Amino acid sequence: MNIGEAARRSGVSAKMIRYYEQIGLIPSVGRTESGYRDYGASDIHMLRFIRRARDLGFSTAEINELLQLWRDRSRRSGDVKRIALAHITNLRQRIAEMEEMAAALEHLAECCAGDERPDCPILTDLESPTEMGEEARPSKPSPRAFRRSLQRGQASRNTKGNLA
Amino acid sequence: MNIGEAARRSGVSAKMIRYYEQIGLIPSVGRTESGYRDYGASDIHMLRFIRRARDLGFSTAEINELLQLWRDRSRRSGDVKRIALAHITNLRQRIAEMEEMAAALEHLAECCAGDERPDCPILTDLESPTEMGEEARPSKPSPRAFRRSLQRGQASRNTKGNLA
DNA sequence: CTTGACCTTCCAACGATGGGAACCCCTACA
DNA sequence: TGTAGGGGTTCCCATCGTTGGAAGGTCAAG
Repeated sequence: MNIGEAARRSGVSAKMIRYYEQIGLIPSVGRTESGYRDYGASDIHMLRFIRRARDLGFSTAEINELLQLWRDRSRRSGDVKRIALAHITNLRQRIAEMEEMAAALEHLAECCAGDERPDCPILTDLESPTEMGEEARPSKPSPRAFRRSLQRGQASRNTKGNLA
Repeated sequence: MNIGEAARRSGVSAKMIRYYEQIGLIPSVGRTESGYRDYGASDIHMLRFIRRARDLGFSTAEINELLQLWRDRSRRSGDVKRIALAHITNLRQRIAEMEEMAAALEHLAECCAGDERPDCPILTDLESPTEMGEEARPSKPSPRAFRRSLQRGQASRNTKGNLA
């Protein structure tokens, strides 16, 4: 089946299927005489696996590891669990950061009249933050730096963005 | 004071200060005879405002609006509050998505022995997800599409990435 | 006068995804 | 058999916020 059909059946867009092939997340698939990619049932199965992992928030690097474990019938479930737990930790940390932001903003918004008058505790806080609890300690390495560190998998500096 | 000092005092890196100037978030600042950017106390104040807004998770487009309101002494606090509330809604939605992911993964991880044996409910779920609750309904426009829609401010298609 | 720390501009990268151009291919229909 | 259309193909560009680095100019202290 061609890439459009594969996309429809797997829930992964044709663009993304080509991208996954390019970065080596999925192996190169066979071609028809005219150069069309040709997918089989097992390819769809793999694409659905990827789709589900993406929906659970795994990065492509993590999905790569999960795929290898999936294919390895002598895998240790501990290895899979370790990846999952690390990802959960990431999620929980990001949730906590965003929760802090939301809580701080909700507090400020409650204090803001939200009418015609210019006085606004939100702007006052932005101007010079009142540290009334947990949010935005400068001692922490800063949420933004952390977010970057989350994205920055150990992906090496190769020009084409390949995995490993 | 030069850009390095401004960066130290505001908590915004020199790189980012130049970037903010480039996209028009902050106005072009004066230069010394030798071409060095020269910052004053009010510039630092503005940079700290930006820094705080970033720490609260506002996008640059939103910060742009907030800065304009900050400068406008006849602003309506309702306009500020509206921006804040919209951002809170974004945060809460993203938190909810990530919470779903984390909850689903925690459930799977609990069911996984995590030992030497290859059997793993996490991989089994990725292979063919068991819909046992809320997570990953295909009826929802998909969390990834939503995340993209969050980033995609109404920023127009100009080559240099300027703000309006 | 040299050295090192600073500044300048410009280019590229990250991650995951979409848009679009230019071009080739396949099928159905007149 | 010609053609229209809806696929496929590759390649480049954009997003968003931030950092890294190269090549070169400047400044202050030794």
